Amino acid sequence: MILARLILGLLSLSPMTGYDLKKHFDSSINHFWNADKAQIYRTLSQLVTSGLATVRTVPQENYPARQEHHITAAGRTALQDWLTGGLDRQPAREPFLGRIFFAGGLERDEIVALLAARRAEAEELHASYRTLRAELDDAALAERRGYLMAATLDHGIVHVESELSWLDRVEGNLP
Amino acid sequence: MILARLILGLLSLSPMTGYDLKKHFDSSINHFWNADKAQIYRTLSQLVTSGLATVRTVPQENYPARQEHHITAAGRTALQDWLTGGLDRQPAREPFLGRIFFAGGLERDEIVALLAARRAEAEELHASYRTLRAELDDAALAERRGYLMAATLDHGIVHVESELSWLDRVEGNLP
DNA sequence: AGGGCATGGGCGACTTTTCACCTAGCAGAC
DNA sequence: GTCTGCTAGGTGAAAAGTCGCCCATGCCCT
Repeated sequence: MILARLILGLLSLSPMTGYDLKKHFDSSINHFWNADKAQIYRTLSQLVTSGLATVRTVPQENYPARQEHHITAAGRTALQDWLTGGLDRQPAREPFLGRIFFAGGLERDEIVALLAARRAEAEELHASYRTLRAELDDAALAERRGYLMAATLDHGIVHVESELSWLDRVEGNLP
Repeated sequence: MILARLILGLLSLSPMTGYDLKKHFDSSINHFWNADKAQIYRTLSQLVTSGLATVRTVPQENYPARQEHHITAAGRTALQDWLTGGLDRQPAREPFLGRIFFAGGLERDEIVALLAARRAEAEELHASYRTLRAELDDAALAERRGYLMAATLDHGIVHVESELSWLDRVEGNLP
């Protein structure tokens, strides 16, 4: 399961609670993956029962105790194995293209509206990615780890830009 | 469910069996969606029970009888509603970027290998898309329906190309 | 005579994912 | 005073999707 690997990856950076993980998914990971709260907690307990992580309860003042999850040596090995293992090519899933594929029966202006809606989404995404990118620390980018994390954001940017240029072409030549 | 819409879309072009649908998913739809055989059959019976499609058993010589599924008027309405309805923006899911994000701990040559593997995949995909694209009929492209179907393939091509240029950059600047 | 392959349809078990709901304390706004 | 939101950690149920297996026929190849 990919989610288990991603969580293991985050735990390898520092111990975290399910709550912390959710916040990371919503911020730094969000441009290439996201996960439901329930799923995170369930996967976390799976990691513990399979020996890839351990829990430590840390009491806090004025707040509920933190169930801090720590990666184990076995967990680090599993993570390493995943990182260096063969690529699992997953099938493409673009629901929007499903609409385009079957949009031949629509009126011309309905198709134009569909493309415009997609453009609005893409432009919004583009702006948010660029903002995130601009906030990155230059010093961190010089290091391999920071460079690679930024590269995943760049991936998003490059792809949104190609989406926009595709939209230009499709709109421009629509018969 | 998106799968139900896509099946409805295919049935709107012509009546089909589950088997026919699977073949369409594996060929023309494959570049933006795919579905499991079991899932197709299940969704098909859902469509029938919800009145969006009907079944007609067509006996054949030397072959098992075809369970031909026909779209109903209600099915066409549902399809239309989906096509013109608001976009359902789905979260990004790129397992490969998960690896890149956590690849900071790897040796430099392991990272290079990871990127090279991705490049090989992308190049293979690119070649297959270009082949498919070259086989398209020029006459069909002039019509709106054919133009839009081709556009979904172009989408795949544009995105694979941007993937390759991203790989160039990441490999070239890797600290 | 046997094996593989294409046509056609399907079941059962499983995992993954989503959705809604629940607990509980504390802070700040209205 | 109540209401929203944040901290924290869940549960239960349903939907969606995957995996392995099953049935039948008939063709071609060796």
